[in-house]
Amino acid sequence: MAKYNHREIEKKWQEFWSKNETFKASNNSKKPKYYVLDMFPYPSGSGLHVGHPLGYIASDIYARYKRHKGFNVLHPQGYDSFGLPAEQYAIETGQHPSMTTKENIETYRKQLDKMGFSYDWSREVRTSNPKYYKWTQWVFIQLFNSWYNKNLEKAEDISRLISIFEKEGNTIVRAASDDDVMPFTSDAWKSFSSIKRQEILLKYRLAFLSETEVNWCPYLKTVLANDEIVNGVSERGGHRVVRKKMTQWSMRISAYSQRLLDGLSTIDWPQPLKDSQANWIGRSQGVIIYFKIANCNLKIEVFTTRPDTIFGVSFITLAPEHELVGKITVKAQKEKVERYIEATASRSERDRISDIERVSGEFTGAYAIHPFTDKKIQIWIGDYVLLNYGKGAVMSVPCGDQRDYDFAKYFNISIPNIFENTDISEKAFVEKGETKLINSSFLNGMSYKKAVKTVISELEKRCVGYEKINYRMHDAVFSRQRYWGEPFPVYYVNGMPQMIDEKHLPIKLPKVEKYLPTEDGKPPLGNAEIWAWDTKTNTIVSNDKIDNKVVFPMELNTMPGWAGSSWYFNRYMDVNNDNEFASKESLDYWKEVDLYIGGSEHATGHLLYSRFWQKFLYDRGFVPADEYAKKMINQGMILGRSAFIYVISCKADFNFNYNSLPTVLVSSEVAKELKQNSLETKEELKIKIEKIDAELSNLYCERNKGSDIKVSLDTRVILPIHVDISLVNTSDELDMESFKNWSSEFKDAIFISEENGTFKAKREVEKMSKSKLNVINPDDICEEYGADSLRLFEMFLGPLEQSKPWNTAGISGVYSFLKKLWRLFHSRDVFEVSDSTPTKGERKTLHKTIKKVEEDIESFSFNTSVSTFMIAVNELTALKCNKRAILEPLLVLISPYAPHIAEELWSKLGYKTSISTVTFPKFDAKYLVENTKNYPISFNGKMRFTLNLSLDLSKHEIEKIVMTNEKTQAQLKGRIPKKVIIVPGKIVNIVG
RNA sequence: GCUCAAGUGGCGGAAUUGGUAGACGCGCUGGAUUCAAAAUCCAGUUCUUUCGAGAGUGUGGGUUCGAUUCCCACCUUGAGUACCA
Repeated sequence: MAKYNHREIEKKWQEFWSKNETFKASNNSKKPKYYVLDMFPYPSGSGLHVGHPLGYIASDIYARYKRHKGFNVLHPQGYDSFGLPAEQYAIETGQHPSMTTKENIETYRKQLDKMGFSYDWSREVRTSNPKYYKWTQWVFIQLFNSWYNKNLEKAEDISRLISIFEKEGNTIVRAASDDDVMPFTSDAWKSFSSIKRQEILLKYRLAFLSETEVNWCPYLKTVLANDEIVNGVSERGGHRVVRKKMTQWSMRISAYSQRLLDGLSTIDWPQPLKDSQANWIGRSQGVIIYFKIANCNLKIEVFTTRPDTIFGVSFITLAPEHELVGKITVKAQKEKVERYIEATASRSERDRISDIERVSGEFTGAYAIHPFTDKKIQIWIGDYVLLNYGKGAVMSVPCGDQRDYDFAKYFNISIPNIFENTDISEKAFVEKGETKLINSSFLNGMSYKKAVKTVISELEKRCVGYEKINYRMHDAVFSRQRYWGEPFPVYYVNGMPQMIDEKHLPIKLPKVEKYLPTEDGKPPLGNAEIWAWDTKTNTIVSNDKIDNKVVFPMELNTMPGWAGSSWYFNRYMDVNNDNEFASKESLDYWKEVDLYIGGSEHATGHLLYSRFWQKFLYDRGFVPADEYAKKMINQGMILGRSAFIYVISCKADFNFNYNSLPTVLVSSEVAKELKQNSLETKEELKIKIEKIDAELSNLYCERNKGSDIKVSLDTRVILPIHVDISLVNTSDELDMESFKNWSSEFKDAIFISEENGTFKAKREVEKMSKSKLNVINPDDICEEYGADSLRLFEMFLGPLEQSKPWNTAGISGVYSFLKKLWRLFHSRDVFEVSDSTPTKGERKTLHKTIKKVEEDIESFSFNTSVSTFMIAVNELTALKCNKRAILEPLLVLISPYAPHIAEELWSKLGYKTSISTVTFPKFDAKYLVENTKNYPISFNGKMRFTLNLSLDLSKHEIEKIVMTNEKTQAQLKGRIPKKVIIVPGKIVNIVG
């Protein structure tokens, strides 16, 4: 093998690594541990494109680097294999999702293997594997059997809560749970029936059943997520969607709001990601104020962050769904109010938000009493108030809040001003500065801060309000009406959920004939015939046997996609353990992820839920760390360069056979000209366009005999369509012949190209996706240039965290770098290295490179270290250096980036061991220091001159060298410098 | 609307704490080699220029001996979020 042959080399070493289990991590080692984790992929049917492995390459480089640095590295990979696309495919084809998933995983594995990742595949996880989801079900049971003790700020076993109830009832205990649990004494608890007790406990559990409002599509008989709804109808099919209450499993993530927020300051995650989690949790400090309702015993609780504006309240607005609405609405208003509520219910939450401009509401006819002035205040309902934020009720202060202001203006409600010297005739005054309050009784003359303090103490003194921290984050719905997810280990006795004992897990997914919801709207598992729990035999049995004495119905929902991904990082530590989700020893050894690399799109999904589960597992003593990932990097997206051409068509409003219209395709240049056909168009262009239009008209008329069609600006329609980028060359020219063959739709298409005969496509940078026909398959790149080139190039494209477009043309640079590297070790195609002592210059190149590469890897600037390698190889080539003492350490530096070529050359150097086990070379500054006499000094104005150095010396040493330098002396001409500014390693300024 | 990030050659992008702006690669130009091509190697490549030099990191100010970097205002683009009381 004389020439650099990436195909042979890469195949050879991938087999070697696999056979020797080179990257197998041990759970006990004297080396320090390091855990590098990738976000595991969902194995989709279309396979990987070059955008996917970007983060994997970065983490692989870091993992390999850490091995060189003497760490015991855990670098695993797996698959998040439950999910919707496989289920959708099953609905369409009847193929079982497990089959589709298995096939997709095989494709993924093949693709990943080609890129030379140093994964420990013996630790692979698949969330859809019963051996794995056994433990997902187990975690669910632990959550069910836990409650959140607010006094201790941690989760505890439910048995502890039961013993508290037995001793003292629920009046003293503080738990994170709904406030609507009625208080009871210990005696009362003891007198409750079993069902009543279960009902009460359910309100405390961290996994609990509750009535939740969902987007229900009656036609599809399923619940839709917010992003599956467009303009109030289902994205698929455009069916009506209504908001409906359903009993569903939820996770009490709200209990952890504060801890999830506080934890952010302890972890090294990207700031934008932390910001978006903090924003999602949405902590806001405010006050709850009670407003009595006139002529009855009821009161309204409102949440406000502006208690200082209490004297500006001119009405109260409730969410239409607020429970008091039905109770307080007066007869005369009843009909109107009910109509309004109905109208709101049919609109999804997203709709309400998008319709922000419209003011709507209805007066209930009832009045509240102001807690300080005792004045009567109108109570309205309005859909700008959301039920699930705060208390679902606001005290409306039109002078200080724009929405209240708009509402008041629209319904002609009074707008009293309470801010000194402000104009509120056009809009509300929303600033919280030093403006003094007026018309505010005991708050008069105070500014925002002081008024808030004063009013809170006054509210608390009168027992009409208290300080309260509100969080926007809600409990997370945990039920999905789907088939391809983890089944719940739950059966029902008298309507109350019962956990199946841990020792009978996993509860495997039952077989079903159809993956759609049942006729009567039950989830797909309702189609299963064998889906009942026999409490005698502790097995799943046929539904016929349900007798509600021994055999009971099973839960029909499945868990959501985020269940399996919320704890997988712990499973990698001890993946084959059938007795525990991971052994204590393995958890204590690996503890937490040291570096987590993945996309930021999961900021408020997976990355929040997984932190929640980890904190829960930590509370219950199952894991040793309460944050599972110390450091995280979000890799940017690699974008594709889509190509467009234009279809031109004619809207004709007379008798006309559209089907016989030829497909007329125009190049981007022509399309541009046609679009510019306006009055200002240049004469020359106008003639050209007219010519094209006439040609088109002729063409159309010919195909539609007897018709008379005239194409012009008014009738012309130009639509861009994606074309496969493989049909467009680097000069953006379309290969018209291949395009005709590519799809039967365009077989007879007519092309209108530019005058010189070329047919140019328009390029646009877009997200890489199959539907945009702009994907680049990494397999093709590996075949043509090799995995090492792909790895280097993906890193070279730009900063890891930034989005950047892919451009295959650029890969030749890194490819020729690898060839040059190869040639350093060869003389006339024969492997040859010399054992002679390196020169100072050669050492300088090496140590410069060591320093830079180490700094780059530690700061995740992988792009610049590729440049550094190129410079090093160019310099060594120029020096004709083939010395072992230089090339060996250089190979180690390069091996995390381009492992295959490094291994090959390493073995040619005569080593039997893998280069991955070699220690990273140490940097030696000595060779960077050179004689300052050789450096140019440039006089820069009257005041100063600069001296160029490239040293790694202390400031003091540099100062000494500079000041004694001959040229410095000559330049100074005896003057004494006022100031010497020294920047280590680079430039010296002497201010004269 | 709000929050955050970013604006540097034809292109992707370098530039440490404020210290030679444009590293490295692509592309382009010229040359060597070759019957020719590919491959490889060498030289050049921010703009303007009267070849002296001058201008230049989105725009306008400011701080500094010195600003791509720090401060203020504005413009543009991207991302996230949104009746949050």
